[in-house]
Amino acid sequence: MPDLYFYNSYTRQKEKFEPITPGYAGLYVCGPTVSGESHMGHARPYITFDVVQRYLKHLGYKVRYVRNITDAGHFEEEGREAVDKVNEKAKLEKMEPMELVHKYTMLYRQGMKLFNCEDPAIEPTATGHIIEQISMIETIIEKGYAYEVNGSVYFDVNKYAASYPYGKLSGRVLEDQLETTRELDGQEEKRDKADFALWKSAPPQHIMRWKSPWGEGFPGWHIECSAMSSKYLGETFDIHGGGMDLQFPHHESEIAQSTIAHGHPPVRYWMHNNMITINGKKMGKSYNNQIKLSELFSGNHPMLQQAYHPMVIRFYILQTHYRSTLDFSNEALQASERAFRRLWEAYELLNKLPATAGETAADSELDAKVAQWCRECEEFMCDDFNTAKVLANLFELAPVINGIKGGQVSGKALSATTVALMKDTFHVFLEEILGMQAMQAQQTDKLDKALSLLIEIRSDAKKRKDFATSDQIRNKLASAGIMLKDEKDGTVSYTVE
RNA sequence: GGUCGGAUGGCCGAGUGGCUAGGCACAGCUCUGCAAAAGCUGCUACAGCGGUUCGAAUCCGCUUUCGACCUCCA
Repeated sequence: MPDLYFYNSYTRQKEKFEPITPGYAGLYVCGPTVSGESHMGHARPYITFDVVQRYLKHLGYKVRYVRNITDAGHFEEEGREAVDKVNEKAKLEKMEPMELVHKYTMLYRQGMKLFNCEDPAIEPTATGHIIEQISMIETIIEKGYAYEVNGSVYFDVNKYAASYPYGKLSGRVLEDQLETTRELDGQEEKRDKADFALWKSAPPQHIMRWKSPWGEGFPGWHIECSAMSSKYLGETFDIHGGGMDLQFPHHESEIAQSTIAHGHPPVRYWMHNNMITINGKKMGKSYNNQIKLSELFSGNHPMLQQAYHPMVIRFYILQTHYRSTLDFSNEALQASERAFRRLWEAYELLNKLPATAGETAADSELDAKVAQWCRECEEFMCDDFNTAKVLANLFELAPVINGIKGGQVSGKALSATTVALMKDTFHVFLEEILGMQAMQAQQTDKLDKALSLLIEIRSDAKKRKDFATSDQIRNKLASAGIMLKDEKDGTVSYTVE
């Protein structure tokens, strides 16, 4: 197993991955808050960490991948207030919190499936772990790092900071925070502005509420991840991932809570993906500039000229290193679509390549280069999951494959071993690790037979130099989204959009 | 205001001291009835100004500029 290095946000440097239990890897990733439809910005962490967990598996680790769903809090849908239980008559007209959460959870899962993200091993919900959260809060109170006020419980950040490195993850100084923290709801209850809520007392109109030792209320935002990650991965686990915008206060708070509750920090390696920007600004709730996944897939958005296949989005995201910002534009997506189409066609061609290569390579220089491009893929992934470089190398291979097919490169140029290595590299890295898959559905036999007939008729017409007929067939099929290609060897292939 | 991170060719984007990715677009050529595809070739950039060095996109300083976080946020 090669050594895997990646950037640990906590130490701000690349580190060698050494799991707590040899052969096993625990990965926790902050999932979405399901109070609205997922947008493109959400796609980034889930695709990024899908590749991370796929790669860990590829290296031979037994991976437990946990990704939560945040379904607790104060939810309402735009223009539709959550139902007020007191007003029973309105019940069916209004949105039940559970209905809302369910709707967006299903949409999110559907999106993940379209992106070919593998399901996490466990997908815990915040509402399903209220007991665990309450119990953790009790422990923190017992240890003297939290206090109750009017049915709410707050974490004592100052006390914590006196003996632990609060702010290390997000690189900030507590004193600076104090001066700049703005007025927030319930601020007057806190002993200090830096304190954060572990449990919030629910006002009467608040629908999501649970019984607790401190009265009816609901959990604070940060405690769910601490409770669920420790439950399923242990009090200390290997990797915690999420978007950079969660570093503070969410992850910083997680560290503080867990450190007090369990007596030691929760996470060995922190990983954060960078943001997707649009016109240079972060795509997000507060900017009101999201492009929803459904809009992306349908093309139904002012900024989009066309619909984009989920695989194009996945490819687009993986072409950039996960720690760089990725600026969105319609042009960039179009470029990705063309690029991915070309790469995938080369891959399909490679799989169909006849095994005519001999044991020795006629072009040893090319053979060596190809072998090197293939081998480097592993190095690139082991160096902070550099998917951009992996794709660049696969693109180096594309002209070789196309050249063999087109006759510009001799079929004997590469050794049989190298051809096999190339096939293996594409399959393992493009499909298994990067998780790319074909954009088009498999052709059915019936379609294939019908097209074979048309191709045959067209070939006959061409033989008679009846180009009017042959072009008519080609053009009409093209306008139906079926592209015919006259190959060099006289055969005709087709692609369906 | 505080903290942090960027500024790379027409566009998107890798890259931490010399070997100067890759994609898209563009131009020429090859192939071709035409087209598409494919192949070959070309386009050689690192915000500005200083400094370190034999040598810097890469290290240091300053300037300009953009952004992220500090508040729900992937």
